[in-house]
Amino acid sequence: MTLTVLLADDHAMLRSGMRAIFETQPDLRCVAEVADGRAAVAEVARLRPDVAVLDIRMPKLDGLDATEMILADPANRTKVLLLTTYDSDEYVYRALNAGASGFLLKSLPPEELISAVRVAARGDALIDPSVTQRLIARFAVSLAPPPTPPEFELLTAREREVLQLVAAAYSNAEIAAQLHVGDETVKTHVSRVLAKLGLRDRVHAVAYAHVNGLVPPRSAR
Amino acid sequence: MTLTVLLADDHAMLRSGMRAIFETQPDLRCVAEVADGRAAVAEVARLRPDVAVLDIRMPKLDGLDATEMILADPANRTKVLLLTTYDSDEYVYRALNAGASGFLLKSLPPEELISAVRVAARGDALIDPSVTQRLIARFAVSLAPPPTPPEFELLTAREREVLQLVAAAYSNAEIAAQLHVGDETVKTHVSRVLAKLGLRDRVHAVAYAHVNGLVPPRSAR
DNA sequence: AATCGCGTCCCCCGCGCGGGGGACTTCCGA
DNA sequence: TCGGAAGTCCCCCGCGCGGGGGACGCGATT
Repeated sequence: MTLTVLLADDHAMLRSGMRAIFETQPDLRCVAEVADGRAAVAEVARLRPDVAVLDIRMPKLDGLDATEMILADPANRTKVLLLTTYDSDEYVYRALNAGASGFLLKSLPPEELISAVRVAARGDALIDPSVTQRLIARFAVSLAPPPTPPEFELLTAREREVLQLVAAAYSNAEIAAQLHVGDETVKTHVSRVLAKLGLRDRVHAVAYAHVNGLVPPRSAR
Repeated sequence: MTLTVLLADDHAMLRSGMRAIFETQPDLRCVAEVADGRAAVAEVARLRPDVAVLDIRMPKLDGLDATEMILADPANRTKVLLLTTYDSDEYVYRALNAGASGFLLKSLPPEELISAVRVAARGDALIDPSVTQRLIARFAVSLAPPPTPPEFELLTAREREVLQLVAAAYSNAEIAAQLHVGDETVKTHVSRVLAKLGLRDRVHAVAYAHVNGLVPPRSAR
């Protein structure tokens, strides 16, 4: 089965270069070439190619906006590969959030572009290695346990427990009920927590707990 | 300059297969073959190859634990490529958190393994396309701006501004000073914010703001 | 011209909160 | 055996906070 491809780049030279690359493959067919993002969105909607290769920098509508528009269409089944000269992190995040199937640098060897199209067509995704490196770093920190500040170690088990509940915005009375102790006891714990952590009041405690990752960030709930 | 590679896999057959692949490249030299994770860690520390190719399933110490041990050593400069037969998500996350430079499936074409080694050696990273797809999905949600709750739309510009400051644990007086308005004004804004968002007090407002991502999560600061 | 939303400022009242004390048990280590 | 740390409970006091009102000016919409 042959794969249909749409090319979008504002440089005619680059388009014909890519077209030439695809023409070496009997199963790849370049069905359209456009020079700006708006045309890309329109042609993708009309021709429904298997894969659209979009430059990020394009007139009228850039590749990222075009990607978002294309993938926002529920009837769409075209996969999007994004090409760029510079690999700004911002681009990458937007591209991935939009749901692009690939993020590649123009320095990519021709044969890899071909394989990238095949990868995208079968529903997989790939990212340029130089970008992947930083992506992993970012991904890792987003998953890494945040460094626990030293003063947190001063807290006793009970105090940490209370801090958790304070961070969840419970009042002293509510915490007392949950822990089956008197509310005066809770007050004592809270006071000690504030003193040990150098916080002014429970409002600061809530912010502290969230900033320091003591509260599971919604994605984990 | 020639790149040195260490191979770790408990199947001798697969090792010799990979070794044969590397031997087709004049600039790649396979300096060690080991059959378990413990040996891999030891040999990496001794030989300091440029790249270590580790199977995930290995006796004694699996590839993930081995990766963590190798990369935890500050004197280490060896890059780690992980190979696996099955691409369980859990594996991927652990691998990336440990700092692996690659996560590949054994179904990889030989020439891509070679290029993967070169990519890893120069400090970049790559992930198997079939895995990348799911990684993007996961990564996207972790980066996606949390869906702004509908009631948040009810807030006026000024009220959102005040909410930001409340979330940063400022008192009404401090907010008043920062906004150059009277503190009674701030009280009014805060009251309206609480009413519109259905929150009991500023403590809940702080939690609300953090949970809903209205406060940039430390990594962005 | 009338109205509405917004931002600003003011009053009073009740209450939860946090600081300052003190006191009692249990348990563990010096 | 005697601390000391941890956890529990109690009192008083001051204050920031939030709800209930009301008021005024401004701009945009009707």
